[in-house]
Amino acid sequence: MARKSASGRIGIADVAVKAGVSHATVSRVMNGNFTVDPDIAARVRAAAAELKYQPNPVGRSLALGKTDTIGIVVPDLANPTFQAILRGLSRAAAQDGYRVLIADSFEVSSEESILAGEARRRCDGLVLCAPRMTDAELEEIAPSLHPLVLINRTTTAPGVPSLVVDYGQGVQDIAEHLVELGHTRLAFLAGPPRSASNEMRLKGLEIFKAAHPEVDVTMLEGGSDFDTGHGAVDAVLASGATGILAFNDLVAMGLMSGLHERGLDVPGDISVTGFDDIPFARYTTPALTTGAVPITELGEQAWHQLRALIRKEGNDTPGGRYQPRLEVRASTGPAKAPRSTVHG
Amino acid sequence: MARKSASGRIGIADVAVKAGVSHATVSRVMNGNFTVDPDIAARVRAAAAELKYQPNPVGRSLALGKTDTIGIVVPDLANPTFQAILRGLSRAAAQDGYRVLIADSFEVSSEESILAGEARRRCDGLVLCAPRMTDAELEEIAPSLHPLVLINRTTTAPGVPSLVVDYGQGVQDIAEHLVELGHTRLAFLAGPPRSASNEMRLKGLEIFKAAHPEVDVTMLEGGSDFDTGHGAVDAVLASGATGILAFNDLVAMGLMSGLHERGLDVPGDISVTGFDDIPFARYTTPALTTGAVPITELGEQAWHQLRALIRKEGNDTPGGRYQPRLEVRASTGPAKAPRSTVHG
DNA sequence: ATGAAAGCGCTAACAC
DNA sequence: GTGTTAGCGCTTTCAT
Repeated sequence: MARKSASGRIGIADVAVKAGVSHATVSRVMNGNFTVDPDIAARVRAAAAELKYQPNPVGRSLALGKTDTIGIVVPDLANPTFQAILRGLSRAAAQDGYRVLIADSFEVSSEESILAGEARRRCDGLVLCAPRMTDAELEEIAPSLHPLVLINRTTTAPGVPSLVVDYGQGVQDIAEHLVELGHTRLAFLAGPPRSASNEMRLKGLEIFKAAHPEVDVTMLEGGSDFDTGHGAVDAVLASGATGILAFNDLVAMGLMSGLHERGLDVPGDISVTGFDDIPFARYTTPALTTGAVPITELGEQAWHQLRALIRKEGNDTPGGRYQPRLEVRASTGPAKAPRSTVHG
Repeated sequence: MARKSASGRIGIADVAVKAGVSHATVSRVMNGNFTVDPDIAARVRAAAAELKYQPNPVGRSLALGKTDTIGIVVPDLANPTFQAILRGLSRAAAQDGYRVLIADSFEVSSEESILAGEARRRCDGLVLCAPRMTDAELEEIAPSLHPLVLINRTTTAPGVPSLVVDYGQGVQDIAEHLVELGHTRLAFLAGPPRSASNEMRLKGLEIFKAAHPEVDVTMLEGGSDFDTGHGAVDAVLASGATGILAFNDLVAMGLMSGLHERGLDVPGDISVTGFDDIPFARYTTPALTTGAVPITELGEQAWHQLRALIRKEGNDTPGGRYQPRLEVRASTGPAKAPRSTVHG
């Protein structure tokens, strides 16, 4: 039987004893240090193989001061956007031998900064998606989280790259698209009240409104999921708008579903747009016009930025900005006369 | 300035110095050991707060022999099924103070066992979703992965709970549903060739065929994603079947999309069924008839099983079996005469 | 009640 | 080239 050290698992000491050498030599062999005599190295490898020895990463981490793990804080793992970021991040990091640890804050913004700190301490770096955290809080914790990469947020803390999607421009592009189709009454089905990316959309809409004083833009309260959209049908109809900009694809899908149940035709009666271009957006009926964001790529870039920081390379690429691409599909069409004037 | 130990980060030693006590006392205070004099404890807490000291989890893990982290191996993070398992697992584990580390094998089955081992060593336990791994390989590595919970696989290794969805029964239920609608020519659009859950479906279909010799069941090669379904239109039409059981919802959605492009009506011309009941299944047009699997709950259960193992509780609940629930929606309808006989 | 010291499993100076 | 030794940051006996 393989003898084992106190803990019950096979450790470097067991291999050392079996091979008749010191721990240090075993360590050297396991790490490919070539200053070891080939014969001895072979003996060590044989012993390690026989005992099925695998170095304990925790001991290794403590000694090396690195864990080969990065963390990601997301507000909601059920959201396709964060799933995509995670996927891109995980894939890219894996290629460099890093794993990713998940911290889901479940939309509880008060948890975000605690979770971030905890995750960071277990890892070599952190990707933070914290749309609800206040700017003040972000400023405060950012320095302690370094190496840190921010998604859709910015901070004045130095050396913290931000990957941000230009939701403001994206929303403007979508609004312009609707105007070109002849819509003069639009409505924005907003996202969660304190969401940073919602703020960006709002700012974009202000610019749009200034440029198009002839267009009526109604602001509607909302959220970020399917049910929000589904439940907003009444408010949308009451607004009299014919072109609806939903906060994101999920909301747009919910809205389309609700409109359909009411017997309304999209885009015949009302045009609906989403945002993100999640994988299913092209398969809805009608296919959803949306602002496409290369979100998986964003996750991949997040890793590249973080890697540069971890390697202490001069992070001469302090973040990046992503322009959404207007993806015109079937959920938008020419405006018909506003309903409120149909019988006027 | 807060003085710091060699590493640059604030450690227990710094707090000890500042509070004028030993490391041991600081450790006791941080861990809520009440044998410490209240005054001293207060002094330590003050010092810790002032230095913003946070214990290093790696050091802690090494000393305690636990990481408060569990791992999950998934074949593809882009698959909604695994996303849902991850979500359920992550949420449940978080409630007990555990985090989850992801290992995505990207459908490379040869990687699965290596990844599993690596992930396991960094964690206190592992949830393994390895549909492509051979039984032999699974048998071999399972013991070394303990505490381990298996998803949709079983092993003879003792103390390894399996959470398995009864795909066989589910497929039979779906087939029966189609038969009741009058379909006599069915086709199964299979999953990946070496997939364990595909095998289960196949076995279920064998039972069905034995019970319904009058029904013609064609087997079609396939895969597990949207494109597979989309690309299978020709094969499906060639089969002459009027009731199609797709491997899963994604495949079904791709198939529906492809049929729609060909001008075929679902369910008018062909009935299509999926499997899993992913979040979007109810929002397709037509809404998808499917075998609903409580997949998030499965992730949650995976944690409960794993927790019992980690706590070394008598794991008297060695796994569980989940019965899919037939969810009849709009993508299935009465059969019309087989196309091949329409002009016969 | 508290400190000194050992030990978790490993790597890396340093000495031979 | 290889063994000895000293950490990495923490918890936990064991003395006191």
